[in-house]
Amino acid sequence: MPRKKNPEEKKIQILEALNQCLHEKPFDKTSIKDIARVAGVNHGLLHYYFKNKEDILTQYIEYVIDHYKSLFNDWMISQQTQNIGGKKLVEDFFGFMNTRITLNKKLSKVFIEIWAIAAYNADIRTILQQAYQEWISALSEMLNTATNDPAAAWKTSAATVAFLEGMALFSIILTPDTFDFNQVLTGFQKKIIETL
Amino acid sequence: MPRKKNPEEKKIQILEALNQCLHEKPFDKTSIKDIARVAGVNHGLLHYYFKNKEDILTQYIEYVIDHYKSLFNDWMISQQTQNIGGKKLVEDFFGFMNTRITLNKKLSKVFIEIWAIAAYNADIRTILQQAYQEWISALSEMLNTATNDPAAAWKTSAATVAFLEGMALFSIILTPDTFDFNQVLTGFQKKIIETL
Amino acid sequence: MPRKKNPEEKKIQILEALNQCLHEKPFDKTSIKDIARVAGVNHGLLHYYFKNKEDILTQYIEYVIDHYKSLFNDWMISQQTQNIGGKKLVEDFFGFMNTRITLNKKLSKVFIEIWAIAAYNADIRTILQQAYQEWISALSEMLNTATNDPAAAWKTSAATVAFLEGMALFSIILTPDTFDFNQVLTGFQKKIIETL
Amino acid sequence: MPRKKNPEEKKIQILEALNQCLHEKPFDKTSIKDIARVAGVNHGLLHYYFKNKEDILTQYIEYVIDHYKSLFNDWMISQQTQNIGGKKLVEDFFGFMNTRITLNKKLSKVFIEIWAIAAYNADIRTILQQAYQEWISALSEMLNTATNDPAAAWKTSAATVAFLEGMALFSIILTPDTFDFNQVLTGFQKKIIETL
DNA sequence: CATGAATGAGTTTTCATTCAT
DNA sequence: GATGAATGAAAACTCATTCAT
Repeated sequence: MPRKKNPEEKKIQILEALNQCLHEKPFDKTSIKDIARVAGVNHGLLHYYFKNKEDILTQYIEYVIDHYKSLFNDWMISQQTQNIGGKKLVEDFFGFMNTRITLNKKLSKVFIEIWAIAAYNADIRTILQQAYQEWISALSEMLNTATNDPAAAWKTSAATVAFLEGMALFSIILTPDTFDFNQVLTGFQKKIIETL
Repeated sequence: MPRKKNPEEKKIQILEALNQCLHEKPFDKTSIKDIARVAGVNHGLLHYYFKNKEDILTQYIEYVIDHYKSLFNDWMISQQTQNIGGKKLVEDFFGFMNTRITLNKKLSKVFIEIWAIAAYNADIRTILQQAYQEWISALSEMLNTATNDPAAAWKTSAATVAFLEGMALFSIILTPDTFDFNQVLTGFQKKIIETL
Repeated sequence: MPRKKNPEEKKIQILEALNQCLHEKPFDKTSIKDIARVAGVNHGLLHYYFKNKEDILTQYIEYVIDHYKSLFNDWMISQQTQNIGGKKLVEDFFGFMNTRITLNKKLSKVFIEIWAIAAYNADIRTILQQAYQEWISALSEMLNTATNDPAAAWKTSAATVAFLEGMALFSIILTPDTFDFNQVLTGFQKKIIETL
Repeated sequence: MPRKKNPEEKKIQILEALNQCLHEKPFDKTSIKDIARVAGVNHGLLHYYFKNKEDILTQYIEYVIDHYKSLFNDWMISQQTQNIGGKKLVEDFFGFMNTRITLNKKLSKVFIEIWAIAAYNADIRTILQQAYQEWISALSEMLNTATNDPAAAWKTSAATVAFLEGMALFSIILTPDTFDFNQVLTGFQKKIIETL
């Protein structure tokens, strides 16, 4: 039996606290003490586990991206065991994305914040770049099972991911009464599938 | 010749200085003194022309949006005099958007920052909402000259604007060597025009 | 016919504006622009008519004290023409003081502020000192018409003025529901007159 | 021996520093850094122990009033053990007040400042109100041991406290060479005792 | 005289970071 | 590991004062 918590667990506790905080305030307006309060730990400890405030942010972003990569991978594995391919696979993928990622408002809000940070911070940008490339590639492969045109599949995939991110943005910025996000999302995705 | 500058000119000088600053640092890391230094005026003057720092931001965002609305309107007027309609109009519009807006990197970077601010600030969000609604409506009307199906046109328009914003994001976050923005943009737009 | 207002009038207009301001905020929280706004003049003008902010204060205090000295002198003259003396004179004097000075809440509030300024400012203190000495002497002379004991009259006068100032303080600090200022004032004054 | 000072001690250290400062400058001209310098602590620490500058002031005023209430209570207890009553008790009380309170110039100066703050600040005023009511009531009870006329005792008490505050004011504003405070004080108090 | 833009010193406040216990 | 007092840099904001027009 472990006598003390795994130090990684405490770090995760802190990163989850930052996640909570980012639902309320942007990172720059979130103080170390805010995060510590939500995490239920002493603020001095954050400097024990992390080099400085920016280090918390970097590790948080890696943590968030890893989390959603896992989600994605788990879904992929479940699909592969079912041996689905072609248009049906893409369709299922869109369904998964819509509910778990694109229209997950808490996640989208945090991601808009991450975009803005990445726009000014090359390290964060690098992390994001890799994630988007992996995501586009994964979708591209799926599309390719239906088209057998890798170059076209990649372009469609890139455009689709751009569209999804635009919709994630709109789900936060625009109001549902003037914009039925779900209808626009699924309508467009249907067209994409048709053109395969 | 006017002996004293129009006070509006000085405000614009300050807002342009903020614009410069936002190419380097996010708004939260931009101090009043930073803006004053770039504007070449005393920092106290910023408090003479603006109520507080947030007021500078709000007026800046209104200024930026107005600026691009004007660009857009000027383009619209130039098109109307040419009496163009249908697919050709939409095609020209995409050309205009791509070069002047979506792939205008300085603009896109600033807009990502504005998105993040809007995500946490309802007043800013309201300003953005109206701008996006106008933009979507304008495109929708253009599409409708080709389709005569207002509901479908609106959905396509909304999806297209989402796609453009996603591409603007990618132009900042991703690197051109892994992602040929222009090709993805034009490729997708071609498909949209085909489906009209 | 004078072509322009007497400059003294404009100064008085400014001093009256400060008086208004002091009903709302202490002098230190009253800005030059506040005073200018209430006076209905440009704030730059205050530096034309007065050396600096403290000069406005000094001249204001002199103005207030002169104003109440005039009030007092006018009353004195009206009494002398009636050839009243002794206890009746003192009684009338108290009546005058109570209504015009001690229970004049706006005046008392301003005076508490002046006391605090004088406590830290020797110049202002000198002005106040002279005013209190004149006041005590004047009352002392009145009392002496009844007692013919100058030393005793002076002491009673000094104590009475102290009492009146204490009552002015209480009229501002305490609430009428727990303290009937008028009753305490007149009750005590009656005793003083009895002991003459 | 405690390894770390009681945090209350540090607060008192800061409040005492403010007390020192108020002997030199009014509260509004006393900066947080001034107080910190006198207290011998870092200025940031003042914001650790107090919410803001006004909070320091409020706690300071409560501290001063509590301090003098304690002085008063200690004196009361020492009197009760001696079982003194009637005129002798009142006489002793005046002696105590004169030396410890009314003619304590440092205290009086600070109190004039507090009056001025209270004149514009309802919270501070409430604190002062209670203190004066307690003071008047305590004196009233003492007077009543000699008179057995509660209503008259209360009025005399209120007037006497007003007189004492007026004398405290004069001890700061007027100069001893023109005004023998002690003589006026004791002379008047003697008359009060005679009328009991 | 009158205006109001411009200056810059000074103030409160926040907060990441350090470190003794 | 954990705590919370202490530090000091930097920020927004205020405002008396100056001065060109």
